[in-house]
Amino acid sequence: MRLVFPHPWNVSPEEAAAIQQELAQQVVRQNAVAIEAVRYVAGVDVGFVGDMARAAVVVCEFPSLRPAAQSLAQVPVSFPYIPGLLAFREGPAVLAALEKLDLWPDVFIFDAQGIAHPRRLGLASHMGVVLDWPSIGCAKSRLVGQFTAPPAERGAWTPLTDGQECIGAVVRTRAGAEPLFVSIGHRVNLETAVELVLRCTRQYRLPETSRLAHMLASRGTLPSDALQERLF
DNA sequence: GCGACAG
DNA sequence: ATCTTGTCGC
Repeated sequence: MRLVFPHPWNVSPEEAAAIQQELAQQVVRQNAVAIEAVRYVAGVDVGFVGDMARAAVVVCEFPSLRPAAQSLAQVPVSFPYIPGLLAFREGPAVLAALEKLDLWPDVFIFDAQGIAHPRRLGLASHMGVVLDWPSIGCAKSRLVGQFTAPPAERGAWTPLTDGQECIGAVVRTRAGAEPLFVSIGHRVNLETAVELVLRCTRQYRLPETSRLAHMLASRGTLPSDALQERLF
């Protein structure tokens, strides 16, 4: 794993925001992901155990969505939770988990925002830029932006805007359930991001990749029945 | 000053 | 994020 844009993580909130402003200029919103060519998609999530941040990555084959690899890493928490600065709290753990990953995916889906962020550099975009790898932001709630609720049917979506700029999509991944906030992470355009998130989602609100990564991050292990689909 | 605020 | 089972509602 090579960091294209390495930078210090042990910084003050002010320095963190300054770093985001610089890295935000490196985000590529143009698409570099042909869905037909995607073979592996990875879900990334972070959980907390006492004062340790535990990052989990689960790579699934696409479009079957069968788990193909996983990795876990635990690092001491060294930054508080501050809206807009999540990457400085979870980023180090994520990078540690990616360091151990032995099956690199074509694209990462994060449980966080991409460019739908005050400085257009949410955790998904931040990781995408430092790794210079395709990434998508897929959060369960809004950080910034305005929107009108999308129709109740699965697949429906409305734009998430900030002033005149479209910063993401509010996507209904499951009929009747609360929508997800999808945004460009890095090297994936919004249309492709929305399509990929929908194609990674089955009967639940969250993409299978995110669900598995969440289970792994919070419980430390994947339920055997989740892996039953003959995988690792 | 007041309210909002990914995980 | 985390503390936590059953329960109210569509």
